[in-house]
Amino acid sequence: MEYDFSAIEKKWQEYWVEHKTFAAVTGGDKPKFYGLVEFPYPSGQGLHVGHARPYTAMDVIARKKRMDGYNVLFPIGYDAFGLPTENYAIKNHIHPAVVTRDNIANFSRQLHMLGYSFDWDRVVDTTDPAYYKWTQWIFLQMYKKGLAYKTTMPVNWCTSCKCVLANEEVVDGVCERCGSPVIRREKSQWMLAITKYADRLCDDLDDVDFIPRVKIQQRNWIGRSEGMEMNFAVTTGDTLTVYTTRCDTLFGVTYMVLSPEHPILSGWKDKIQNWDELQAYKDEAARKSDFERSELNKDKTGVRLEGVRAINPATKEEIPIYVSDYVLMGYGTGAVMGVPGHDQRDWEFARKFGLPVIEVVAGGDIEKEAFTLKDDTGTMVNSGFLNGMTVKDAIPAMKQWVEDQGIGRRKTNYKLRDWVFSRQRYWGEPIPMVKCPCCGWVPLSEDQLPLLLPEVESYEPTDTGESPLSKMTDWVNTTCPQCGGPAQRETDTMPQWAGSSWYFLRYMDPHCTDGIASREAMDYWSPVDWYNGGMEHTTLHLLYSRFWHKFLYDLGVVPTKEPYRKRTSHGMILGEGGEKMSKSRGNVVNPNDIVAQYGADTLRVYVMFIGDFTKAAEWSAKAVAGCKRFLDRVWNLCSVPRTDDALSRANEKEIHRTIQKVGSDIDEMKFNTALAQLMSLVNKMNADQPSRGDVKILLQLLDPFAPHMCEELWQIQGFEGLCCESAWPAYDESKMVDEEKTIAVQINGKLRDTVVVPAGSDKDAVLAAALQSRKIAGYAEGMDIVKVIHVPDKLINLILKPKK
RNA sequence: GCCGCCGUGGUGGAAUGGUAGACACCGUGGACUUAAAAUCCACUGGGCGUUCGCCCGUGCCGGUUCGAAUCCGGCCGGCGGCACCA
Repeated sequence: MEYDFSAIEKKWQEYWVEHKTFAAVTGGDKPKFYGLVEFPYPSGQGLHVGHARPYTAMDVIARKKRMDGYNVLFPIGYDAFGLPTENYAIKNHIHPAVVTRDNIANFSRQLHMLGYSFDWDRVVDTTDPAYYKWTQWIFLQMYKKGLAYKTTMPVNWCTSCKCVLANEEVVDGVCERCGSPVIRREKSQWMLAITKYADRLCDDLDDVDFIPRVKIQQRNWIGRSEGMEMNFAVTTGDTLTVYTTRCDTLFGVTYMVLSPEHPILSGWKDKIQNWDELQAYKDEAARKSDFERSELNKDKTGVRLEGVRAINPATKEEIPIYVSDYVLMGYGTGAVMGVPGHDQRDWEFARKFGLPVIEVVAGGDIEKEAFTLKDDTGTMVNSGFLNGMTVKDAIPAMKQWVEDQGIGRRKTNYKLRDWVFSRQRYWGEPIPMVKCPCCGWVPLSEDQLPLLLPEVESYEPTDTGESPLSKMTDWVNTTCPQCGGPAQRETDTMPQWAGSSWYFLRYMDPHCTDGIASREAMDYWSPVDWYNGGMEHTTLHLLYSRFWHKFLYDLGVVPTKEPYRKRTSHGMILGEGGEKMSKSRGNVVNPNDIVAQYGADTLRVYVMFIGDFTKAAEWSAKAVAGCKRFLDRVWNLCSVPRTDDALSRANEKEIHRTIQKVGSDIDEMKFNTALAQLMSLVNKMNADQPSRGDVKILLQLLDPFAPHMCEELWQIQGFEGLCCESAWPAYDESKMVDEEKTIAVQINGKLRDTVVVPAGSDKDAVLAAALQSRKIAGYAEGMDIVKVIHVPDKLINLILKPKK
C-alpha cells in the first residue's frame, strides 16, 4: 500500500513551523552543536537538486545531534546580492529588491517543502539593510586598521559583466560567472590586505579539522615559499634585487632577467644602447593579458640589454641582463637570477639565447634538461666553498654567507594577492566612503550606517567602467564627514563575497541591533562545529571568511581564531548521462517534480543513498522509485497496530547492530551505507514480524532521513511526544554477538570451505572442525600441516606441504 | 609541468590486510489478476561442467604477505586544483 505522502508531509511541516520545533535557544545545560550549510543564492530558477544533497546531509546530522541530546543551531539564509538578479532586473525593469524578495519567497517555500529542520526565526538576507549595515561596519574597521586601501592597478575586467573581477574569479582567462573574455584595465580599486594574514591563514590550518583536500588547496593558493632576496651589483652603479628559493645555485647564475614592467629600466634609458628594441618589447608585453602571457609559455621571448651588465657576487663575473615576459612584476621583486642548469624555465631561455649552462649540483644530465631538485638530493660542484656539500647543507650555508656579505636577506613570499574589493555594479553593498577634495578618502561615521542603496532608474553598467550609482548625482554629491565641504561618495559596491564572509556570525544573534551579534551569543555558539560546502568555495569564500574572522578576532569582536572547527565537502549531482546539470543540456532535475511524484522523504532518502557523499553521483530516476518502494515497505510495516514494547527475539540482534551502524555512519557522512543497513533491517522485519518496540527503534533511526513519515508513524503507534525529539536509542554490544560463527577455511591462502563453530572458539577447536569437513580432509590427504593461521571468529588458513 | 583524488558485475555502489560484489537499480522466471499496473517470492560477476564441483575475476605489470580490491614500486586511463610563482 502506498502512503499519502503529500498530506502527511504538509501536516508535519506546518506543525514544525507552528510549534517552532527546531528553534535554537542560546544557552542552557546541553552541549551545543552548530551545523552550517552554505546559504543559497536565491536565483530565479529556484532550488536545485544540487542544493538538496548537502542540505539533506546536514539536516540528517542536525536531527541526529538533537536526538543525541545537543542544543542544535541549524540556520539558513540568502546570499542575495549579485549579478544574475541585477541582470534580470535590467532586462525586465523590475527593482532588484523586488526580484530578490520574490526569489527568496520561492526558495523558502521549497526549503520548507523538503522538511529541513532550520531555525526559521534566524533567517538572514545579505541585502537587508539591517544586515549589510554590519557588512559596511566591518569594512570601516578594516579601513581604520589600514587593511582597506584604494590603489590604481591593472585589474581583471570582464567585457560582458563590465565589472572588475578578483583574481579568484578569473578562470582560464575568462569570467568565472559568464564565460566572457577578461582583459586588463588600469583602475582605481578598493583593496583588502588579505596578504597580511597569509601566514596565519596558512599556519592555523594545523589547528582545524578540515578535510585534507581543502587544506592542501588553501596552502597551494596562498603559495608560501621561503627564500632570499639578493642584491646584484650592476655596471650602472646601482643594484638589482632578485628573489630566489635556491640561493645554493648562486655559482650557476649566468644571466639576469627582468620583468618588462620593472621600474629600474627607465633609469637606465641613456645607458641601454638598444632602447628602441626594448621599448618595442615592453609595448608588446603590455598589450597581452596575463592569460595570453602565460598561455604563450612554449616559446620564451626576450631582449638582451646592451650596455648594462650585472655582476655575480659569488663568481665576480659580469653577466648579461635580459628583459622577458616570463618574469612577472607581481611576484617577488620582478627580477630573477638565471640558473639554467637547475631551473627548467631558465634552461629553456638559455637554450634559446645561447647562454652558458653551468652545472652546480651533480646528479642530473643538464645537457637534456635542468636538474631541479625535489627531494634534496645531489652534491654541490663548481661552487667554491659549497663544493662537496649536499644541497640540504648548501642552502643554509649559502644563506649565512649572503647575510655575512651583506648582500641579501631571508624573505618569505606568497602567491596570494590582496583582494580586489570594488565592483562597478548596482546590486551590492555601497562602500561607505566619501572622497573629499581637501581630506582625501574619508570614512562615514558609524552612526551613518547603513548607507542605503539609492533608488535608481537604470541599473545598466556603463562602458566607462563606472558603477550605475555614479549617475545618481543626488546621492553621489554629499558633504565630507571630516571638513563638511562638498564631497562625493564612492560609487563602486562590494563584491558578493562580502556578505558571505560573516553570515555564520549573524545567525548566532540575527536580530542584534548594536553589533554583528551579541558577545553572549557568539561566546555560546562559536565556533561553527561543522561546515559542509562545495569544493568550489575553497579558495574564495572559505579563505575570505577565515580572513574576516581573524580580523574580527584581532579586534576582540569574536571569541575564536578560526570560524569553523570542521569542514567537509560533498560531490556534485550530475544529470542522467553523467554530465553536469545545466539548463542548456536540458538535464536539470527540479525538486518540485520529485516531491510531487514521490514526496520529500523519498527525495531525501534518494539523495542520501545515491552514493559516496564526497564523490560526484549521477541522477537516476529509476533509483528514486526504488527509494519510494523502501519507504512504502516501512509504511506497511509500521502503520499496522503492533504490540509488545520489548524487542522481539527474532530482530533484536539486527536492531542493536543497526543502531550502532546507522549512528556511526551518520557521524562519518556515510549516509549510503546507513540506509543500506536500514533497508536490511526492514527486510528482516518483513520476514520476522516486528514488535511495537522494534518499530519504535526503526522509526527513530530512520527519522533523520525521512522525518515526515517517521513522525506520522510514531503518532499512529501512539508513542509519546515527537519522534524527532526522542532520545537516540542506545545499543548493547552483548546483544549483538552471534552464538555461532561461520569460519572461512583456507588451504594455502585459498578459500576452500566454511565451517560453523561456536563464537570465540580457539584455534584447536576451529582446526578440528575444519578437518571434519570432507572437502578439507580431501585437500589434507597425504599432506603435512606446516602452519595454521587463525583469525578468531573469522578465518583459519592451513599451510600444507606434501608428506616426505 | 606540479599537487591531490580515483579506477570493483549490465548500472549506482559495499568491503581499507582475513569468505569480493552488502544495499539498491536493471534484467529473467514465478505467484496474484480476465488482463495490465502495483505488490510479493526466487534467480541474477564470467566461464567450464551440471545432485556436486572446478577455474577465472577488483585498469595493467611486478613486489611484500600464510592471505592483497586494500600495502609498496612501475605503467595505462579518468577527474579536480594550481600553473612561466623564480
